[in-house]
Amino acid sequence: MGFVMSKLSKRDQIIEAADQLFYQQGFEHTSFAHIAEQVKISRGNFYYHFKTKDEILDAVINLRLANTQAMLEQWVSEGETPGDRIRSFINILIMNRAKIKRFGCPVGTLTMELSKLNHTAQEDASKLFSLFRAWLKGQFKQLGYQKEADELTMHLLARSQGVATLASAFNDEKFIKQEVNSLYLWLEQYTAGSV
Amino acid sequence: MGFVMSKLSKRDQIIEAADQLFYQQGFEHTSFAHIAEQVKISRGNFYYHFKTKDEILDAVINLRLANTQAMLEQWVSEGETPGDRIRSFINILIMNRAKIKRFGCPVGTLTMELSKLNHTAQEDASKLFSLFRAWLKGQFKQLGYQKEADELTMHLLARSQGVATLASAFNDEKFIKQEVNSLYLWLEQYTAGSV
DNA sequence: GACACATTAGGGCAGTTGTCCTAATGTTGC
DNA sequence: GCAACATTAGGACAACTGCCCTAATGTGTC
Repeated sequence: MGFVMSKLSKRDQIIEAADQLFYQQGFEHTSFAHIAEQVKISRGNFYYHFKTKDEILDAVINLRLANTQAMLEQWVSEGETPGDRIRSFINILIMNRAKIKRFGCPVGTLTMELSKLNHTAQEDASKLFSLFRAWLKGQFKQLGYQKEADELTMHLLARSQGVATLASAFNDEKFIKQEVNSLYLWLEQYTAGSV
Repeated sequence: MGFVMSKLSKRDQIIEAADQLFYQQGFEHTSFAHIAEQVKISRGNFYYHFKTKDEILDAVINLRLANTQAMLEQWVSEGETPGDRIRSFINILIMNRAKIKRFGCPVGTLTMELSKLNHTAQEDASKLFSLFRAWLKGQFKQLGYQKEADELTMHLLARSQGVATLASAFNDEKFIKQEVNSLYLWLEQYTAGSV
């Protein structure tokens, strides 16, 4: 049957390849042929795994949602304080700086592309943002900022987003580090007492 | 000859239509047929005005550069102080909030799309950002922040960029106003003495 | 009215797209 | 070895893409 394979099922391989390609080249610019080539199957065979391109997009978004969820949970288990956890978020800018410089933020760029295409999956893609938003909001609340939590969260999300876009536009990794430091300082205002 | 027309030459009409469509649907998703329909010419006729799609993109970018330059000059003539002028920049978020919510920032989204396409016009598009950057830097210097001018500028650009992306993702105009207020407060730190 | 030139419509080109069908080949349980 | 099913390759389909050519029509000058 081939359900249980040593590594990933062909279906999952396709989703992973699509995930990468959608990030690096954009959703629309990535064709069936492109993904098929990457996974080493014929274009015709594609239809067996996915009926439509939107079906792949759905799967990719769900994969990203699951991965994000797992990452957030890991940050919770690793970080002792809310401040540590928020710093984990800020840190992805540093960890992924090479890719960000080249392709921007995977969440932001997909969201914007689908928005321009007026694609039905827009709302699903924005759930990725919502996931971060709700999580960060929870952390800020734990820091004692019940009322301001969402505003602080959106501020942080917006700045991260902007850093990614500008780093890509100016091809500038150093700017990422500079703004991350600025974000650490900003965060210290709110963790000063507790951490 | 038809050079002098009551309104715009057909060529300029095409560029304007392409400008709008590139913004609203993205560069790649906009086809010759799409633009032709908008300007009411046949698809075949297109070749007379522009040989390639990249040629249109060039023209659109140059149009945007010219429009931006003109806008910056107007801000200089209107604003009495550097603080006023920087506020003019922040204000475009408010003035264009409806479009921004729908299509994001015209500069940022084009830059990111071309980046993913690895398009040769990437550098030309980023000149749009550079235009704002150099201008803002000048204003901050006039405020007396010689050394920090570029850092302040990039910070402001990044935040504006992020606001546009998040407002679009969450379909939230109110967030734009909220962050603009926050930006005004941020700016006051630096204009406190002089304005 | 004749001429030069600007502008147009129509259609064709090869290539690619997403989608779909079918026939062949694996692979498994019995 | 056989039947059931999973997975595959190959190719066809209409629609669309950017690009290009040509013949016709406008529009101005002399």
